[in-house]
Amino acid sequence: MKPKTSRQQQALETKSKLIDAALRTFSRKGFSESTTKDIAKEAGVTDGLIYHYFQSKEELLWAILDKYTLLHSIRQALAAMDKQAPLEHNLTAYFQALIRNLHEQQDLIVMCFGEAQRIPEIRARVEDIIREGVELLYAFVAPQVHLAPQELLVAIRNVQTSMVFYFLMTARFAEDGTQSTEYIRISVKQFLKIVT
Amino acid sequence: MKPKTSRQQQALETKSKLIDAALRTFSRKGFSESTTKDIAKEAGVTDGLIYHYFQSKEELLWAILDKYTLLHSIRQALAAMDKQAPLEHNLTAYFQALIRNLHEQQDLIVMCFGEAQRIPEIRARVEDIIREGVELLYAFVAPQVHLAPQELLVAIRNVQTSMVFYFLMTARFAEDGTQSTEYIRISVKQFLKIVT
Amino acid sequence: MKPKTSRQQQALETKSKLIDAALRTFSRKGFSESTTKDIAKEAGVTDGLIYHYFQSKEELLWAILDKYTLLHSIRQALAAMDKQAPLEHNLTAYFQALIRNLHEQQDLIVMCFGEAQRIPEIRARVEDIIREGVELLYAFVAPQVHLAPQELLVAIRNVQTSMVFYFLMTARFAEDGTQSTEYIRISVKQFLKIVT
Amino acid sequence: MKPKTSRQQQALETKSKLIDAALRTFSRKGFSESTTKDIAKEAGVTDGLIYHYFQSKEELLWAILDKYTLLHSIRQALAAMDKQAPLEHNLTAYFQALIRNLHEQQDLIVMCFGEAQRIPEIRARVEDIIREGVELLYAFVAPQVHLAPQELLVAIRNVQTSMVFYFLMTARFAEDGTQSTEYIRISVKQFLKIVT
DNA sequence: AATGAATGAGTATTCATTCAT
DNA sequence: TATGAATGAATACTCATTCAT
Repeated sequence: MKPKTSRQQQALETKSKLIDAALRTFSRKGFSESTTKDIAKEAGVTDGLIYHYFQSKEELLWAILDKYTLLHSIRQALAAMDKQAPLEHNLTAYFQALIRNLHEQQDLIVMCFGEAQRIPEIRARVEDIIREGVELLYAFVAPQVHLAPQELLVAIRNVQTSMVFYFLMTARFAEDGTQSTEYIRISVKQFLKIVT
Repeated sequence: MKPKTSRQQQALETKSKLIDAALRTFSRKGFSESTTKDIAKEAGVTDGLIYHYFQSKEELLWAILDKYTLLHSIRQALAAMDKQAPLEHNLTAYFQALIRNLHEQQDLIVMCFGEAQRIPEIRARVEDIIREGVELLYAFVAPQVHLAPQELLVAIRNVQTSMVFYFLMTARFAEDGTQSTEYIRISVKQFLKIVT
Repeated sequence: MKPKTSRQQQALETKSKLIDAALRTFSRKGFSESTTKDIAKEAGVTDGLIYHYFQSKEELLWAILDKYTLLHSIRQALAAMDKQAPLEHNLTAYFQALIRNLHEQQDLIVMCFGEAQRIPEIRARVEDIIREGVELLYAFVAPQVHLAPQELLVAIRNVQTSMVFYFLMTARFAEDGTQSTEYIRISVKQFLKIVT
Repeated sequence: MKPKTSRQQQALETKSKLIDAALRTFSRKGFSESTTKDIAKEAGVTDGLIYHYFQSKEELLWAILDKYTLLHSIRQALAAMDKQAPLEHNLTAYFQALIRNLHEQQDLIVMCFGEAQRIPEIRARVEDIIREGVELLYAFVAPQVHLAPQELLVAIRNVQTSMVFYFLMTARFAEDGTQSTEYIRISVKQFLKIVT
């Protein structure tokens, strides 16, 4: 860890600012409809500067994916769980963490789902996240239930994807979290019916 | 029913050809990345002709939504069901019809999900389809099970959206339908666990 | 004079209708901004028909110039004058006829002046009209006044061009003719001061 | 007065160059027939640059009107006059200045008259110029003559508009100024007959 | 004579990218 | 590091013109 001069420090901050501005812009308008001018304006810098830090507009996309991952706080949520507590309690906590995480990373989620059909690398990334999300929850739940692995994987995948869907289409436009709470309660209950 | 002269007939066919070409193009490259040149080429006509039939590229989008609906064959599948048959049998048939329908309308589905985050009208259309899909299945299933309405609605919504998700991310790239068959079998089984 | 069949007759009428529609359209929007679609619509026919009667959009312009001349009613006005009447009376009548004529041929005037700077043939036409107008009035006035020919020509040219200018910029937008009457009275008075 | 860096200075020059190029082009071909490519070529820059400085081709038109005014040198001519000198002398000097001014601003004049019938803002501008031109000369002449104000206004308006007309149709194509000198001499003489 | 579908070159405008300062 | 002027290829859309019916 070499200490950074303030010049280097500021450069890193500018680069970071650009990545965040690009994420917000891509999320709002989609990649193709976002112009580099839009992004520069959103970041509060001038047009040309993007090309000082990135080779192209597309590279900003990869930089976003490098900078952010969806699974960090999910891993945290799982790590923080008390395996002795009832499964229902833990699942509720987990799904709450998932929805909270989706809200926090809303721009990233929206952008990824918006571009997934068009940009193979984004689709691959979405698949990776889903797969890893399934594996993480599987590792936690499997020891506690009796269900054929394949069936448990389907159950986990289904509940998680429908929750993402629910977030994208409904929850992210809701003003309070009340609806989500109820949705989670029912989903957990039904998930438990399947796995136990 | 006025009889069409062959001239009028051919004009209608050209218009239809343009709508289909636009759908394929939008589905493959997304709306913004599809050029009107692309679409004209795909339809086998010259650039300018698009504007003989449509006011703008965007209007092609609305024309696609006017021409196609996702729910037609779903309604057919439900209507064809024997209510005396076991629910499991009927649900399996229904989900098979759904997956088949998604395959047939692949371009429309892919385009709608690709644009839903960016174009409000498309998102509204997706929401409508989901809502109506849920209602159709609810009307069929509700009389045969004992479950609070709200919970049944969540169960139905979740199983259908996860199936759409599954289609978008996995099934549509699979060469045979074997995987889907197994996926449907498990999903039906788990859905029955919830509702009975 | 061969008698026309009704078919031939109708063809002539259609052609005439197109010329008039073109004149109105050119006058309103200018030549370049008028589309053949505009003209066809104004004439109440379909796009292609123009090319049955004319080789090009430009030919419609020449057809307009062929069909209409500005000087006809001016010649009439001059012919109808009583040479025994006082010059003031005759000049007043003449300028009234001129303004009336400009009103009647408003579209032609407006179009010609709008295009004169850009289309040499139109400018030539405008020059011709001015020259002939000057000559007509000169032939009438010259015998009645004592003024060097060159000076009389300038006086006549000036009074007529400023009247056209006045029409283009002011009179054609006025709802009643009151202003014009007063304007003519003063102009005649001042013209008489020059020539007598 | 902030000092401009050479960079800012050059940008201003480029913008100015574009306005002038647009004026020449509009004057020669008319607004509608002038392409942005034409203008860029005339200015010696590439197509896209126009849109770095202006929102649209139309905005170039307004920029031209902002940059240039017709009346500056007319005001100068009037200010420079010796009120003690005979009116005839002063009027001759004034009209010479007017014709000279029209020559210098030929492109602007030609463009304005070419577009006045089609573009209301241009017509309004032309009207303003005429009105102000009339008022300027009126203020100078009125104290020296005995004529009802309304009649003096008509006289001034007529002589000035016919002079503009003369310029547009004749003088601007003449190679030497001989004709104009004679034309001015006669016009002044006749104007004096009216006002004295 | 009349229709309107079809063509294709052309136009204003946009935008990712470069580069001199 | 940062600016923003400059480039030029690409794009949606227009329109005069042709032509089969």
